[in-house]
Amino acid sequence: MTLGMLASQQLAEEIEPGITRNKWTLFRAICDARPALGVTDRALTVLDALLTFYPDNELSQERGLIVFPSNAQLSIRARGMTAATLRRHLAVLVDAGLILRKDSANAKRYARRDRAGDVAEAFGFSVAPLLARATEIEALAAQAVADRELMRITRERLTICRRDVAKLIAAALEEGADGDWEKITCMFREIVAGLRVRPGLSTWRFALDEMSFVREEIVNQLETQTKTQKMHANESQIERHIQ
DNA sequence: CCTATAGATCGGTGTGAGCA
DNA sequence: TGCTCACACCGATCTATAGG
Repeated sequence: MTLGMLASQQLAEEIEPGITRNKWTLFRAICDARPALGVTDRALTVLDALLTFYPDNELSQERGLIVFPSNAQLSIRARGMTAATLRRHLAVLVDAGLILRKDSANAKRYARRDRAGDVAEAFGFSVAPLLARATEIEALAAQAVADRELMRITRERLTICRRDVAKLIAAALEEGADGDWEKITCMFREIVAGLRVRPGLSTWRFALDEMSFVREEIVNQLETQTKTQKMHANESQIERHIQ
């Protein structure tokens, strides 16, 4: 038991009364928010398997939130994952505060039923943290989706800008335009090199800013040169007029 | 003793980064 | 593009614990 686990246990005890969620909709939100929640895709396979043992599609405190599959059954529904790996990922899910262990005296998972055949007490895993954190998980998922979209747009803009810069440099060199093109090419390469190791949104944004700056620099330089050439042309016309 | 589980360890494997 | 290396992850195995 860690302090984090204690915190999620306390959180699970504070579920808003009447709150329910469709387990598969919530699961999809967890998949979207996966990086923020600190769980791996294999851990989500285990969570998926765990949720199949919850009898209803709607998670609610009234129906109980404990699932009690044996590791063998869990392994079957987790696409044949071996017991050791299963245990590891269950521990990951507990650490991430998505499920809670509700251990029996002998650490076995089972449900004790009353005379009517209803589950009186169950030992296994509680999915209560999912319900307690539903709003937080949905917000994280929405943020993750928005971030991915922003990243896609930023990458797209950077690709266009990068292509522009490459073409402008090539054109400037071909025309023999004045300017330190070696330095600009170096800057261009440095920006591209910065994107080699798994760039995040901030890296893409920074690269886009830098690349836009380089493009502006090139355009300014080429424009200044064009103006100067025009001026020279005008001057020679004036000269001819004088003659 | 059997069953069920958790946890630790160790060797094998897959994957991504870095480089030529 | 292909290679090497480091790292993370996986599966097998063993030990310990506890109830029936």
